[in-house]
Amino acid sequence: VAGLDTPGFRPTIENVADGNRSGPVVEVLAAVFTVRPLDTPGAAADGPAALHVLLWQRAQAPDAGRWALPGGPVLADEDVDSSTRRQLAEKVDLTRVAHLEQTGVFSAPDRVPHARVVASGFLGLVPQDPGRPAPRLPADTAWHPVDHLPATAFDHGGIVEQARQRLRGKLSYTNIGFALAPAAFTMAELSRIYTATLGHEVDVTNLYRILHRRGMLTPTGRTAPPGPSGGRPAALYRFAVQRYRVTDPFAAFRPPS
Amino acid sequence: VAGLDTPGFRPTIENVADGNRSGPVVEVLAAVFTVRPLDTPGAAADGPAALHVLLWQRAQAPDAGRWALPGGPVLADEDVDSSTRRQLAEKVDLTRVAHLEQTGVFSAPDRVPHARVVASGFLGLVPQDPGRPAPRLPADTAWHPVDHLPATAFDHGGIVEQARQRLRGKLSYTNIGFALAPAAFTMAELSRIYTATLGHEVDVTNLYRILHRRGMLTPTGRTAPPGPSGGRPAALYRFAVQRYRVTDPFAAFRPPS
DNA sequence: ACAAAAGTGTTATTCCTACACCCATGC
DNA sequence: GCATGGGTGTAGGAATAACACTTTTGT
Repeated sequence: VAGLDTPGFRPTIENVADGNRSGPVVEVLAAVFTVRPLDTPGAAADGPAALHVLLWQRAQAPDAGRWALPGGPVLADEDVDSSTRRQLAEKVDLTRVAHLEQTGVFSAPDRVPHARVVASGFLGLVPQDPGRPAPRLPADTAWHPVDHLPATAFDHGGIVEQARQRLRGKLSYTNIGFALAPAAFTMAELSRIYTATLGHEVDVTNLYRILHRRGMLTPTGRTAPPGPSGGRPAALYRFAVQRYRVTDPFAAFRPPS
Repeated sequence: VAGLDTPGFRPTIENVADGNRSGPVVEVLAAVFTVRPLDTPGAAADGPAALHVLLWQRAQAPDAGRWALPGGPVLADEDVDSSTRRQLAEKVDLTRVAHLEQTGVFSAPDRVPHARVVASGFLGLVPQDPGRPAPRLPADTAWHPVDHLPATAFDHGGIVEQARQRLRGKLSYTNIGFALAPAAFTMAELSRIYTATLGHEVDVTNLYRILHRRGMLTPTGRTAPPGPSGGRPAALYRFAVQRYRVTDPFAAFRPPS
């Protein structure tokens, strides 16, 4: 990927916006989440996990030193979705985005100084992949726990929060968990993923039953090896549907049977 | 309002977009809904109502004769929300929009011929107002039943559909009905509004109980006069909260009590 | 034996739909 | 008296939370 390890060379929205335009230019900004263990030294690999978001650190003014969402200007021949996928691949080497959806438009006239830029915010999800090592990231790019974000650039903190709210809501009534879980998982692992995303405990038994009744769980037949102290090996499941789907209708005012 | 009854003089997105730009320009497009009786001659005033959307008929190419959503380019000093409110007021004389929210970005490179225009779609809601006469609309502008739309311009049909889906979903778990109902209403009238929006019967008793339990109904103390055949006069209610609020948490994976 | 996980069972709760029913109030 | 609507009651169903318990299968 071009320019990956040269953080100084990064096309930014300021390079494209020129002051003579009558209206705004358009950029995309993606809050890409994944669930992973905390990096803190004391944390065990199977300890509590946390929801993380991918940010890169700005080297230049404005907002130098602050952390920003990946993204940038939309080119003339692409729509915002493909622009987001392209820029995630080019700028932070992220090609395995399992789910991507718009969250909202951020358009305050002064949201970026010295330029008129309208941002289309996105929610992106990247699955855990415990087998292979984490994909290499550019030097200025890192995953940050959403509950302890560093100082963010411009209005990017609000974009992260909007995407997180969207994710939390949809975890309950859609199959969107497939985009956070690895290809094969034990129910305990899946519970940790749901717990980290929602911010509260999720009962393993009830999680199993809800997803099972909705037809979202397929046994792989394989098992995960038990820990050093023995115990029954955990069964490995996968999501039966790997594409976003609403699994649960809303309760109130449903159509007559 | 300037230019209201001169449909030929309407600033369109094509006037603003010039071919020399590096990226897209931005417009807003609002699908504004209201519930009203059908215009068909046989329909009674208290007969079945239908969900309508506000459209104006294009006079010039491209897509001359087709019906389009109100909206237009975003100016340099406004965000997309205020731009939408401004353009609804200026172009179709709509100042009493009770609810307005973004639905999504439409950005296919060829969605508008001979110009690169990214549209931010909006859902708008206008309450019934049976007391006073319907506000005057420009000559080329009219309400159309959503179930029988005329030929729509560009991708505006998709924007209407996306907004309708958003409205249907939120009617169940938010208080968004306040933005469709008149200031004071009988439960039978409110049921007709919900029925028209959802597309299926809504039981008056259950509607009352759900909204009452959620604390969304306040009796006004006044009553509506009964029909010519007598009967108890219907009590008039109003929505206790006139601002958008989520009234119902999602069912699955709720936080522990 | 012991530990860990799978899977089932059970109870209580909540919220919904559907519909019966009685009461209130005006014509 | 009669029509219309308000409001309550109730039965049934669906889904969930919380947690006990049995079974399975490794060390």
